[in-house]
This record gives sequence, C-alpha cells and structure tokens, in this order.
Amino acid sequence: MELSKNYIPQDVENKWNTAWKAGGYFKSKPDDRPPYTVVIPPPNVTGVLHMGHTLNETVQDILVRRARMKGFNACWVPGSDHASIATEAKVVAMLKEKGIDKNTLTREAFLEYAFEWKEKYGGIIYHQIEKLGCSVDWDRVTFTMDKDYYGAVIKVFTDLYQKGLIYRGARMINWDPSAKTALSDEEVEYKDGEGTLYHIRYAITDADGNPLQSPVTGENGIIIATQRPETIMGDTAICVNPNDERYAYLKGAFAEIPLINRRIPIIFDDYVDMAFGTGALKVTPAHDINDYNLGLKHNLEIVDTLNEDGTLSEAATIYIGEDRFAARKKIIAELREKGLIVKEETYATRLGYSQRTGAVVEPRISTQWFLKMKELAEPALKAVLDGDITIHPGDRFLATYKYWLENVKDWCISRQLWWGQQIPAWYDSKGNCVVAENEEAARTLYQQQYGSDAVLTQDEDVLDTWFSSWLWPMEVFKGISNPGNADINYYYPTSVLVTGQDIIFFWVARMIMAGLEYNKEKPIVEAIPFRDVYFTGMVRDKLGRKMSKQLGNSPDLLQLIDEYGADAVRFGIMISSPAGNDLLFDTASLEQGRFFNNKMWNALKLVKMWEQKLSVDLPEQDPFATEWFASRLNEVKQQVDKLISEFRLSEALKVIYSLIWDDFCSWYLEWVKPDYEQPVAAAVFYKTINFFSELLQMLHPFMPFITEEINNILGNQNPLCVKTLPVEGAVDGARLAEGELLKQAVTALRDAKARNQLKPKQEITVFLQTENGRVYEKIIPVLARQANATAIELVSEPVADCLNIVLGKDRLYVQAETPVDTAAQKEQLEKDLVYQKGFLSSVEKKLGNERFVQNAKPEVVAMERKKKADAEAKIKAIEETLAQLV
RNA sequence: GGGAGCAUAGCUCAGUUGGUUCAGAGCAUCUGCCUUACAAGCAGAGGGUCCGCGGUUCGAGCCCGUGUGCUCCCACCA
Repeated sequence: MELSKNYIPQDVENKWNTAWKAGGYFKSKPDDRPPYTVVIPPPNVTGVLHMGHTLNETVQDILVRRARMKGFNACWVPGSDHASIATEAKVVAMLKEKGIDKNTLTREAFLEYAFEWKEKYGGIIYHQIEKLGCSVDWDRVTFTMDKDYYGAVIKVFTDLYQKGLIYRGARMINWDPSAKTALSDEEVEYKDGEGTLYHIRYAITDADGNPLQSPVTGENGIIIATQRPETIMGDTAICVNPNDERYAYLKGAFAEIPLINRRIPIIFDDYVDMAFGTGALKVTPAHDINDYNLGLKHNLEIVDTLNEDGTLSEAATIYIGEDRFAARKKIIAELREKGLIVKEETYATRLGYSQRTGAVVEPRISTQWFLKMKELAEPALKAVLDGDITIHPGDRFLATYKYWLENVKDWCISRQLWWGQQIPAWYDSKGNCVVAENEEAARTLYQQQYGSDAVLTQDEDVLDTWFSSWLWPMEVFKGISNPGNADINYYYPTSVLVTGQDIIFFWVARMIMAGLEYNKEKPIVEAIPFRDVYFTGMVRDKLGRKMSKQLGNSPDLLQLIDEYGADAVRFGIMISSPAGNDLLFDTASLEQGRFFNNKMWNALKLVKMWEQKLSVDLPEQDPFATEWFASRLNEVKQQVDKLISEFRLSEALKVIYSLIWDDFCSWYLEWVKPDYEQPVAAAVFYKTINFFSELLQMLHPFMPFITEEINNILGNQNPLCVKTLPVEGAVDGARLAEGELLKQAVTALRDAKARNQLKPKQEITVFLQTENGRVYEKIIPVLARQANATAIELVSEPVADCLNIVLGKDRLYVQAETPVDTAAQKEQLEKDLVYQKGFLSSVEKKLGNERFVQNAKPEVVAMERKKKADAEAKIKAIEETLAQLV
C-alpha cells in the first residue's frame, strides 16, 4: 500500500464516519456494563455550530470516547432545541422577505411555515456534529418539540400548576417590543451606555389650581430629572422626600404634566434620595419597576402610554403611534421650545436589551404565567453545596450559583409567541381558567369546577424555551412522558454536563431543580440530573474579542474542517483551552494540529518501511530503547488518567502530544531506527507497532479520525473507537532516569558540535570519565549512534586535545579532526562555573543556618546536603576541565 | 453598590497541601542543517525583578495584608 506524502484528512474522515455508523459503535442500549451518559446541550435547531459549540462538543466527545474505551456503556444523546423566540424571529424575518406579515397568518399557517423552516435548516447542525466526529447515538436524536417531548412539557406545567407552583397574574415584567413578548429576567442583558438626564419643569398649583411658588427659592414649579421624557404622559405623581425642606410647601399641592397639562398629586416617600438630581421624582408606575412599587404603596393610577410594539398608545394622548425613541426626540424638542427643559446633562446609564432580538426592553405591566422558584431553589442549592453535584472549575462558579439561587425571583414562563408548547390553560368567556393536559380533560375539569359547559378557548401563549430544556436530561430518555422506563432507569442520572458558563442560570440551575422535583422519591445521588458540571470558557478571537457576526471574526466550522481537517480543528481548540478559562481562538493552533497529523503520518510511513525488511533472526540491538519507552508510556498513561479525571483535558492533550512527538518520534524511533537500507529486528518492529497502537489509542478521544486510520493501516483489525484501553503496566524509575541521562548526553554532544562548527554528521570519538560507568554501559550503544561517534571509551584520566564537556559530575572528551576552539569552551565552562558556585553558596547558606537545620523536615535537610555534594562535584569537574584547557 | 476571578518569557498558559537545579511548556524569535519518515521537518540556542509594597516563616511564584491594573457576574437610585 502506497502512503501519500502527507496526511489527507477529507477522505479519511468521511470513510470513518461511514464505517462507524455502519458498525453502530456509538449506539447504546442498557446492558450489564456501567453507563456513562452525556446529553448534548441542544443547540438551536435552525442555528449553526459556532466555535463555542465546537469546544463543548469536542470536550464531550473526548469524555464519551474515553469512557467507551474504558469499558463503560457510553451513551451520548444528540438533539436540538426549538429555541422559541430565536426561531420565531427568524421565521418572521423570512416571511417578511417573502412579503408575508405574520399578523395576517393564522397560528396554524404560521406553524406550518415554522416547521417547514425547521425541516429545511434543522439538519445543518446535525451534519456539523457528525463532521466534527462526535460519537453520538443518532437513534436517540431528540427535539424539544417532538410529540412526546411536547407532551412532557405540558404534563410538567399542569403538574406544577396543580401543586400551586405555577400561577397567573399581572406583574411588572420585561417586555421585548420587537418580538412583542414577555421575557424572563435572565433574558435581559444590561449594557452600559451614555444617556442624557433631562431636567424638566413641572408647574405647581394648590388644590384649587392656583400657581404656587417655592417660598425658599421663589421659583415657579418643580424640576424633575428623567432620562425618559417620552414617559411623562404616564406620570401619575411627583414624589419627594418627606424630610426635604425645599419641598415641604408642596403638601396637598399638585403638579401639572407639561405638554398635556394633566394634574397629578405630589406624594411624599423617603424612597426618594434628596441628594440625587433635584430630589424630586416623577412617578410613572406603568413604565418603571420602582415607580410601580411606589404606585402600589401610594395607590396611584397606572397610565400605560406604550403599545406592545413600543409605540406610544392612545393613553399618551400625544404622538400616538410614534415609536418611543422618535417620540422622545420630538417631545424633547417641544419641551425645549417651550423652555421647560432647564438642564441637560450626560449620564452614565445601563439599558436592558433583549438577549435574542437586541431590542431595548421595556418594563411593562402584563398578565403572565409565573413559576414560583423558592421551593425549587432550595434543594437545587443544597445538592451543589453538599457536593452531590460538582462544578468544575468550582471555585469560580459556586459563589455565583449560590447567590442566584438564594435571591431567585419567580420565573415568567409565558411568551407571546406561537413557536413553542402552547400553554394548556383554557378560559371561558368570563375569563375563568382551568389547566389540564388537553382540551378534553379541561372540559371535564371545567364541568367539575363550574357545574356547567362553556365554550373554552386555549391560552394563546407558549412557554419559555427553557421551560422545556430544563427537562432535557430526563425527557431524552422519556423520563417524564413515560416514567420508570428501562432507559431512564439505566441512563439517569447522566455522568457529566458540559456547557458554557453563560447558561448557568438559564439551564444548569433549572435542570437541577427539575431533576430533583421529579425524582423526589429517590436518594439524592440518583435524583440529580448529572454528577459533574464542566464549564467551558468563552471562545474569543486571538485579540480577546467576543466572536460576533458584526466583527466577522466568527469562523465557519465546516470551512475550518475543510481546510485543516476535523482532527486538527479539535486539536487546535483543545490545546489552547485551559480548563474553564476563556479561549483565544487562533488558526495557528489548528495549523499545529495539522502538523501533528503529518508527524504521525510520517512515523507511520517509517514503520511501514521497516515492515518490508523484517529480520526474524536479528537480535534486538538495543533492548534499552524498548524498555525505556514502555516505562515512559506507562508513566504518561497514569498522568493522562489523572488529568482527565480532573477535567484537565488541555493538559492531557499536551502530555500526549509531547509523548508522541518528542519521546516516540524524536527519541525512540531514532534510537531503534536501523541504518539506511538495513533490516530491522522483528522483535523491535512488533514492539514498535504495539507502542504506536497504544499511543493512537491514548490520543483517539482527542483526534478520532487519524488515529483510527493509522491504527487500521498498522494492521489492527478491530476499530480503535471500541478497543478497550489496556491495563496500565509498571513504570521502571531506573529506566526512566537512564533515558533522561541518555537524552542529556546526546544533547550535550550535539550542542558541543554545533558550538564548535562541527557538522552534525561529523564522526567523533568520545572518551567518558565517570564514576557511574555501569549506568552508561546500557546507553552507550545508542549514544554512539545518536552522536555519530565511532567509539565511546571509558577513561579515568582527562584526554588531551579534545572538546571538553561537563555533564553533571561526568566529563566527556570529544576527539575530532578539526582543531579545538579552547576560548569558546572556556567561556562556556566559566559561565557554568559561576552558576554552580552561586548555587553552592545558596545551599551552604541554608545549611549554615541553624534554624533551618533544626526546623526543616529531615528529608529536606538531607536533600540539601546531597545538593551541596553534587554541586561540589560538578564544580570540581568544571575546574579540572578548565585547568586543562590552558 | 455587592460578589468572584485574574496578573509568571514577546504571546497563550502550567506551576496540586511552602523545600529536589523551580523559575517551566507550547507558540513566536535567533543559529545551523534540503541528514532517504517528516522543510507541514531536524538539530541547537537565547529570553522572565513570578504586578508594586509590607508581613508570616529557617525558607515564599505558592500563605496573609495592602495598593494598582484587567475581566466577569449580580443589583430597582430617577
């Protein structure tokens, strides 16, 4: 078989995706093995995978593949989220482009368009997940609007309603005027901005309508400060602090709203900060949460001057139908013109934006459905504080999680949208309401409650997307729609949840709540939805900026896979991904992944060449090399095991990368490599194949395609993805130490050549003066070949006219035909001598310190004594060498 | 306003109960090599006041205090 010059990922990746699928290796059914369950955080059905997904999916795949290879029954469930508001916004936009206004459509017609859209674009993410090499069980694909899933959401709503945890009522909520729906608190993102604070004069009259002047300043009227002049028409009071002497004269007085001249009362409340602004506050209960509360307290009228789309309503009486921001400009202009604005100042403010549509959110009073959170939050907090669920990295997120749950407010779960689970509440013409899982049940219930039949109409609204995704770890196994089935019993709780830290409240906390609420009868460790939560950081560009469409710094995943190969993409994103920290994405790291592919590919080519020239009779030339590598391999296996169990995947990958590139390719293969066109000992060859196979297996979870391919070409019949990881073997510390000595000796000789203008291939003779000859004996054959030495002889006396190298306590003399540059050598040795002397003196100082010798642990003191002896020996070796270099 | 995290080489980061030559890795840089697996490579090298200050200790990159500078989360002062 002819191997290509370089590794070409495209064909290989498609080939193995097909083979894996055909083999059904990633399908999972309950059996006797312990389960390892992961549910994918469902991406938006009509979205595409961005780099954040790529990171999450890769992390999950690494964990799942490794678990599978460790003998677990690994099950990774793929799926997608209907993403109610995001998808609906896209469909509305699509319809608009076609010239269709959503408002002209019936609910049914709209949903037909939406499902069509979902069918058309919903496959994209699945395709991307597959291209990336994710070992998911495609038989288990779940969509949050699947029939069963839909039913489960309705069932949970009904259940929570019956438990009294869900209620309906008019409250101040966050309103998205673009999507024309209510939002939860979590869906509002606050951004700092610069606003203007307008100081506006309101006229003051007494109860009879006569103008009042301030006895203090003699001024007419009262000045209030606001950032939102367009809401003045909604004012229903002016509020001042009762202790504010400036305004004491306003008892029983009235203010007049400018432009519309409506009379509103002056109220007194110490909520008002006398020092802020003018100390007078306009109260607009319909459009500000604080004003709303103040209004409740003082029993104020509520005048809602905005329509649902953010235009001014009839209640505003002026600028009706104008957008709020346009109206603001006009109102400011009119106020200015009338001389009612006495001051304008820029003001640092924070505005709330809708997470999905980007529209500026309006606080609005509206009748919505809410879920009481306090009862649900308590056990969810306890599970994490008690350590039943572990968050990684914990230090950073525990406090955040705790704070949120301790201060959680009721969750507004209704949305004025069509794409989603329609709220199972039915009303009669008077507004009486029954909640049931379907219309028939509702009818029965209605009859029971009201003793008569009536025309019932279902609530128009749908549920927040997160009200369905919080059931994800249960309902992907039909744990809600069909409780107690074999799958849910076997796979739940899931093993680990891998997700972005940005959805800790939206999703993670709520899943824990739902899991605990619907598994109350079970012990806590079986009720939780997952045992570990692994938060990945945010993916940013290499300048540290968030990835966004506007900046154009968000690369297309499929394009990256085309360019670099899926393995290189996975490598690149993992190698630069320290646990939990933000990741600065740079294609340079993908390139590194591609280079790594080629490195392994070339190693493959080398050993395949050996296969042509096997010699069964040839004895193993250097058993040291294979012994050393076996130990090294086992050492790294232990390290990798530990790192992965701590979710330090990036470090695990680095360790494996270095093992393959440095230890295996740069050292081991060179040590066992036969001379040009010479045969290789069969024993060495087969050992090498085994080493290589084990390396591939270790790397496979990170880079599944190339490892599978090379494993196959090496002659391993069974697919790597389901090959059980071998039991770890022994680590021989002595071998490892010898290996290190060998590396150092080789490097020292090469360095000496380089410094003395000797060609690397230049043949040399080496004389070695050491008290440690027995250790060297083993490595001398390899050392000789690696350094191109015709001979390495042990000597007890210095050899003249040689390059002098001091390696620890040992001295090497290199004899070559080229004359020796003593000056350069001297310089090098003297530099080393200075360092060693400095080191020695610091050790001596330590040992001379009585308190150190008394207080430090005996082994530490012993170590210092050894350091001292070693340093002295080294200094002696250097000084002797220098003395000889006259 | 409350809380959390971070600061180590040019860049991105390790450094796991304070003690091996602990000051590290990768990338980048520099030097020399087209050496029959690999120039997408090989061999070698240089590079840091571990943010400042103070403290604890025989000993601090690591612990404590403080200052500075970043980052994030939460919060109803118009």
